[in-house]
Formats: sequence, C-alpha cells, structure tokens
Amino acid sequence: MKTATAIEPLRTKRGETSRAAIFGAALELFQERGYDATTMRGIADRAGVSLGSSYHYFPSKEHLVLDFYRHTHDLHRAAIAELLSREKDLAGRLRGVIRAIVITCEPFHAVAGSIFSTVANPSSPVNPFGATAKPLRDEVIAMYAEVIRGSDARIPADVAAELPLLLWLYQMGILYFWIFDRSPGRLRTLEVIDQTTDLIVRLLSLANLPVLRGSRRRVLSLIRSIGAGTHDQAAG
Amino acid sequence: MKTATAIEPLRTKRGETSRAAIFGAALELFQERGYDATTMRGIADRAGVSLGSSYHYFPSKEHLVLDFYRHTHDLHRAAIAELLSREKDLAGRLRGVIRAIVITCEPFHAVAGSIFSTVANPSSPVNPFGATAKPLRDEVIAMYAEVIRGSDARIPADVAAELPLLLWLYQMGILYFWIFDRSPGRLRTLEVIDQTTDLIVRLLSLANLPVLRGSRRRVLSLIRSIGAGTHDQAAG
DNA sequence: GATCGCAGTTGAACATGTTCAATAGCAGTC
DNA sequence: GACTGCTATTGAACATGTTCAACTGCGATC
Repeated sequence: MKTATAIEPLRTKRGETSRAAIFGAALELFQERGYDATTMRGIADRAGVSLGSSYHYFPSKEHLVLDFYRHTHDLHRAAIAELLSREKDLAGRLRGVIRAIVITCEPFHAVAGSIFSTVANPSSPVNPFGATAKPLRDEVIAMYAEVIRGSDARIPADVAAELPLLLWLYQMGILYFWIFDRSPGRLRTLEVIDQTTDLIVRLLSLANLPVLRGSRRRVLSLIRSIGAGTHDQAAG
Repeated sequence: MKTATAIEPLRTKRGETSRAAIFGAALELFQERGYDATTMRGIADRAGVSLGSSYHYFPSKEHLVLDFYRHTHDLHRAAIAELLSREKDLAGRLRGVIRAIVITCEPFHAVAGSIFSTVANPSSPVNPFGATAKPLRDEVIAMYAEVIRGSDARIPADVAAELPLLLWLYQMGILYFWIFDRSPGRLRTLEVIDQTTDLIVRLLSLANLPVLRGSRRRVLSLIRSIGAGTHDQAAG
C-alpha cells in the first residue's frame, strides 16, 4: 500500500537547483506578502524560471505548502533537540515542544491562516489527514512518541499507544488558536499552552483513578475507532 | 459595537427576487457539482441574471456560504423542534441534535469539504469565529443553551455558562469528522456521535467529584480565557 | 407628467492558477 | 560524431473569481 503521489526524487542536478530556487522564492514571498498575495508568476520570476517550470516541480500552488511544512518541521526538530535530551518531566517536555512550534512558526504568522485553510480542505492533496501528507504526519507523531518515551512519567500502555496521535491533534489545535491570536508577543497562546499542557499531564495522572476507569476505556476505544479511519485516507 | 458588514436589508422587491434566484441557483449547483466546480458564471446563468448582478448581492463567492449556513441552520432547527419539546434526558437531547445536524447536512456531504476549508480561513469574511458570522454563531450557541436548559440534568452554573460554546465547537468537530467519513450510511459518524455524547454527559456528572474539582476550575478558567478572544474577532 | 436619485443590471476587462503542446538540452549508445 | 530518449523549459492559451464604469428603470418629489 504505497503512497502513490509522493515527491519523486529529482533526476538531474540541474533540476535540483531549479526546484530549490522555486521553493526558496516561494518561502520568501510567502513571508513578504502572504500565501494568497503570492502569485505563481511572482515565484517563477524571483526564482528565475518560467511559469511553466514551476508546475514541473510543484503540481500546484498547494504542493508548495507541503514542502513548507517539511521545512518548519525540520526547524522545529532542531529547536527542541536540546530540550528533549535534557528535560525529563513530561509537562516540561510537552510545554517546551509546543512552545517551540509556535515560536518556530512565528515568522509565518500572517501567512498561516490562508495556509491552514488551504490545507484543511479534505480534497486538497496536502490535507494533513491525507495520503500525501502521511510521511510527514508519521514523523510528527513519532516525535510526540519520543516526547513521551523520554519522560519519567508512567503512562499506562493503552494510553501511551494513542497519546502521540492525540498530541499531534492538540498541536494543530494550538496552532489554529495561535493563528487568531493577535496579542503582543503571542502571550495569550503561550498562556494557553502552559495551562493546557498542565491539564493534559494532570488528566493522564488521573486516568488511573478507579472512578475514571470506565471512561478511560471508552475514550480509548473511541480514539481507536476514530484513528482507524484517519489513516487510510484516499488521496484524490 | 455593531457588526459592520452584516447583510443589509434589501431595498426593493425586485432586488429580493434576484437575490433569492441567485442563492437558489447557487444552492442547486453546489449540490450538483460541489463548491469549487460551481462557477459564479454558472450561478448567474441559472439564476437568469448577469455575472455582475451576482456580485451586487454577494460581495464574493464566499458570502454565498454564509447564506448557505443560515439555510442549513434553519433546516436543523426545524428538524429538532419536536425532539426538544419531548425528550428531557440530556444525553438523548444532545445525541438527537447532533445526529440531526449530520442528517440535515447529508445532501451537501460532497460539498462540505471545500466549504469547510473556505470558511476555516481566518481572513475569510465568513469565518465562523469572525464578526460577520456572529449573529448566526450566537444563534447556534443559544440553541445549545436551550438543549441544556430544557433537560432534566443538573449542571453546575459555572459549567453551564461555558457549555453552549463548547457544544458549538463540538458540533464543528463532528462535522469535520463527518466530512471525511465515507462509510455507508455515515454509520461511523453516527457511532462516534453516540459515544461522544455519552462521554460528555458522563464527564459532566463527574465534574462534581472532589478529586476533579481542581481540574474543573482550571478547565473553566481556561475556556473563559479562550472564549474571551474569540468573540471580539476583527472582521478584516 | 417631468425630473431626479438610487437600486438594479450589464458585460467587458483584469489577475491569477493551471494546462499543454512544442522546444531545448543533456546523457548514454552505437 | 550521429542518434535516441528523457528531463527540463518555455510561454501562449484557458477558466474563473473579481472589479468597474456605464447604463436602465422604478419610485418619489415637485
């Protein structure tokens, strides 16, 4: 069951250069003008290629967003490396990781809204739940698995199995909140992050209470049934 | 603090007719071809008006979606009227209302994805969190207040104050799940609705447990701080 | 009933995402 | 070195959302 439309490797060095130039130009223009105001012609111009060439490497404007995601994820990984090797407290790890994603994305705050909406479309080739985005999605989920695994928290196995996926969703929720946040320094988002990460960790510690056992079992089964459909999402 | 760009009342009967024709044509075409495949020219043609006229009544294609929301909300209200007057059990009311929204929207399932994504854009004039959508949003939230108020459940006042907003968000979450659901008869969505409504009601009944008091207080304060920013959303 | 103002109407013009058929350039083969 | 096939490149052409300046017609005012 291989992903059909994954980014195929580039054939020549010349092509690699062009592709990088196009993506670089897109990245600059997204930051300067936003996603919608950035035109494919503008990207091609700045990259020094023709309009048609851009479409040779990126089947659509939306496909540029996928590379954009990859790019910010790499930045995010780099930003949290030190934290993950040092901090052992789960709340601390989670807080740091989520804060880092917001800080990493900060240069793109103005763009993020249109990008989010573009990508939220289930029929978009770059929908986060879709097949094209699966490799990157799996990486992000694996990252959260690492956040949990490297902590000193004792998470029951059944919970731990579903938690990375949930944290990925949680990250998306925070990012959507952040998109709307116009407070100076994005303080409101940071405040919400602090509170929600604490709540999550507290909830995890409560999950073992006898009175919550039943709910926990039902929540987990619900999550599994939801997750089941998410993965084999058709691309087109 | 009046909403600036609310739909202004129509001046003449002639205009009212045109507006209705345009919206009706849009509704038909959305169902037949989907949102993206429906062109403004196609709408104008079917409505028997010129392209320019459509823009006289709807500043953009997105603005048609706002009327679309209003339309489905009215259908939804009609669909649940009987249930709300009969059923007193909170879980039953909630389940019925959420099921009804999914069933009401079923004819638009194929369209819903692109519409959702269009509307998810924070800079879209019809973003559900934005100023233009406020009247309708308030109506939906009030509807959920009614769902709670008319039940025999004893909800603590502090929880009851925030619950309608949360249920509105919950409804949006269900709809986003439903958009992806390709199971026959949308059975998976219905299953998720049954399970989540039960969980919500159970969680509400647990909210009074001493061990959860602290969390409850923190959750509520978090919700209030999140909700605070949502309301005075700028339109542009 | 003539005049005036404004809602309503129109279609051409524009910007931009996307497609496509044609061309250029390069690498391997004989 | 000529040939072959594939990648890279190009810009014109197309479809569609949106804008706009001009025009029409209806109802109020005198």
